[in-house]
Amino acid sequence: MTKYPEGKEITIYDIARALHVSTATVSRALKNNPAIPQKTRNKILEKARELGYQPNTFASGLRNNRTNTIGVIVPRLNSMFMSDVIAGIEKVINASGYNLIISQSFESAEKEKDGAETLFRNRVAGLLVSLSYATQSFDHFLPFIKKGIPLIFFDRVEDLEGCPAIVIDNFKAAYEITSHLISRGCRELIHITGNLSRNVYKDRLAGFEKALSDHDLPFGAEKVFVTDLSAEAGKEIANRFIEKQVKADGVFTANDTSAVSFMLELKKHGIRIPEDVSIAGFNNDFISEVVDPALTTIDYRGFDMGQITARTLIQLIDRSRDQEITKSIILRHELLIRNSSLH
Amino acid sequence: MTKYPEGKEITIYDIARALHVSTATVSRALKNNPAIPQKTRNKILEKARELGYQPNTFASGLRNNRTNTIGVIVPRLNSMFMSDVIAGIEKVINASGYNLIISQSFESAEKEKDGAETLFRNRVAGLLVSLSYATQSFDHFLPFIKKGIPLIFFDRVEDLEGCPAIVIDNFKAAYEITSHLISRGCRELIHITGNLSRNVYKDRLAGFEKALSDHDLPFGAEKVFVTDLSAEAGKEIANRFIEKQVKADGVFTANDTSAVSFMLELKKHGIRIPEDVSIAGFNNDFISEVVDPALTTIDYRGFDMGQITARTLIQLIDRSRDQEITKSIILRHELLIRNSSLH
DNA sequence: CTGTTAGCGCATTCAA
DNA sequence: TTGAATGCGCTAACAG
Repeated sequence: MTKYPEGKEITIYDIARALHVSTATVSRALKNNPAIPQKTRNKILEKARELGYQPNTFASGLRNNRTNTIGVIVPRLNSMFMSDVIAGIEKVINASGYNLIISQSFESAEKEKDGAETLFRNRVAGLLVSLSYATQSFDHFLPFIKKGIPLIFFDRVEDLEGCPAIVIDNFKAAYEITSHLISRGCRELIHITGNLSRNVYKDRLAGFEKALSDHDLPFGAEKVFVTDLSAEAGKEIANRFIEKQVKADGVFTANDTSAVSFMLELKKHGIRIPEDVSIAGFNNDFISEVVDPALTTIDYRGFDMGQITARTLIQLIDRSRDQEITKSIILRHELLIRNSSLH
Repeated sequence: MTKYPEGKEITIYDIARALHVSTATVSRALKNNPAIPQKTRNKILEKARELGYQPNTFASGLRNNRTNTIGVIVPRLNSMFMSDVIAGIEKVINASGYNLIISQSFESAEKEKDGAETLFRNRVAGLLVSLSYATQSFDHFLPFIKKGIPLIFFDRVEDLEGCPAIVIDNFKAAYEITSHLISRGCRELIHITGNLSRNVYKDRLAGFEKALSDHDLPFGAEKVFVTDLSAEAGKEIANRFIEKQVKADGVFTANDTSAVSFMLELKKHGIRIPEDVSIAGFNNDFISEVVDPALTTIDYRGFDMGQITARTLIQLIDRSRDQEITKSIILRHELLIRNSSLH
């Protein structure tokens, strides 16, 4: 009946038998239950080590109906910013004794939904989400909310009942950087952005618009380019600019990747940066420092955001019957003025 | 006794009861066991959907002593290359119905060991590893090997019994890029590298050395700089160069990050690239294209490596009683000649 | 402070 | 083709 294909595992029964105690005692000792006196506990811990005992996470998960696993869903892992965030999350999660399961949506609502379902089925203790471009419905998060599983959004967030959001003030950052461009003499500004369903892009656009209006500069839909913010997108808008379909003396782009590719394409065609066009990006990726001239941008370090997001989640998971609900957090950002905008 | 704190879950018992069949039948139907006729199976599947049944992964894990979870341990998530690899891994893993648990070693042998233990305890179905700088002992992988859990190394690999390695030909790539520098007229070459315990750096150094010797150029320990390959490291070596403690007309660096920071520091001090010094990096990160002049480098796309690594692992997990053992794979690389080396 | 006991949900064996 | 029964390893209730 019982099958031991490759050497059986050590269980608390083995420890109990070796020490002539009950499994209940062993279980308690292993969990640092104060009912067990130090001496007994030590004996048990030592025997466990001696036998090479490894707790069976399935058995305890089955019993408790909870894991020490935390799920995260992000649009993609391979962007400088996001990999920084994930690195920060992983660091905190792991240091707190949890595991991290990762899922990518590839900017697809469908894949995001699939990821959420899988993570739910795997009984994650908490969920961290940065939304895909395409997400419109949030129903796939309801099971978590209903079941009381803490859910936190970061960066690309949505205001759902009881779900804190960890963000920066995108409106303010965009306002500042746009105002900077204006203060350097730009009068015809355009904005390259991403899907406006997402707060990050919507808010940055709003900040851009407000800065224009506060400085009595005209604004209109023709000044906004909605793209996927890829390097290709930057290049494409640059080409429209080169062909005079687009006029501008200042460009604010919602990420560094597209800003840099935009800049490089212009340079390739002999347009001088920042003399002919000033450019500003967003994120302070390493490329923004490396490109020539260095890109004015918003510093917005992902690693910290990841750590704070993860800490907030763990706090939420660990709250027994605590006081108030953890609220959303707005992180600091910083305007980095560099050569690309010294027009 | 039974506790349903937040609305009970649907189990196969609920389905069985609703349909007046046994749980055994339900279990079989859900697993597409051919003993169950289509008609019955369909009825069960539909009822499962209707009730919103979600299989309990703990229970089946406990029963089968295996998961559909795959573990990965990497030095860090936030490097362009590594995040690309992880993205590729995640894509394949998820598409194949597995989950991905991630752990970072932060280049520490200790943390790598902790990660391996955690993943082992979590009964991962397979493990993917890229080794930390500091790893010297490989004992923490033995439990996997003993238990027959497939283990694959990628990029930073080690030759362990039965563990395939997914790599590029680092020796050859280094030989090619060094030879290129020599062909462009460099006569005094230095090499900036990482920890030589790791194959990637050891092999690149060997390729560098071989290219020098094949071209009758002198080689010695003073031409090799072992660093952590960070941006700071590149800058520091650049400063030694500026202060004439280091002489060179050609520099081959084992990654793009340090190559770029090396280059930028030299440029800042008025040294002309490539007229005064030719520079070559490794990886073809986006920064290597963006920097001015663009960096000669080795193209070595991580996303594909990740996908291939993951596919190989899944194949290994799924092999029933298959033919031969999957072997190591050497992926293609490409020398990208760009302006930084047109000396 | 400690032991007995039951059961979490599932997959499998055995018998029908 | 189906069902009854069992146990995976752990934890918690309850009773000493």
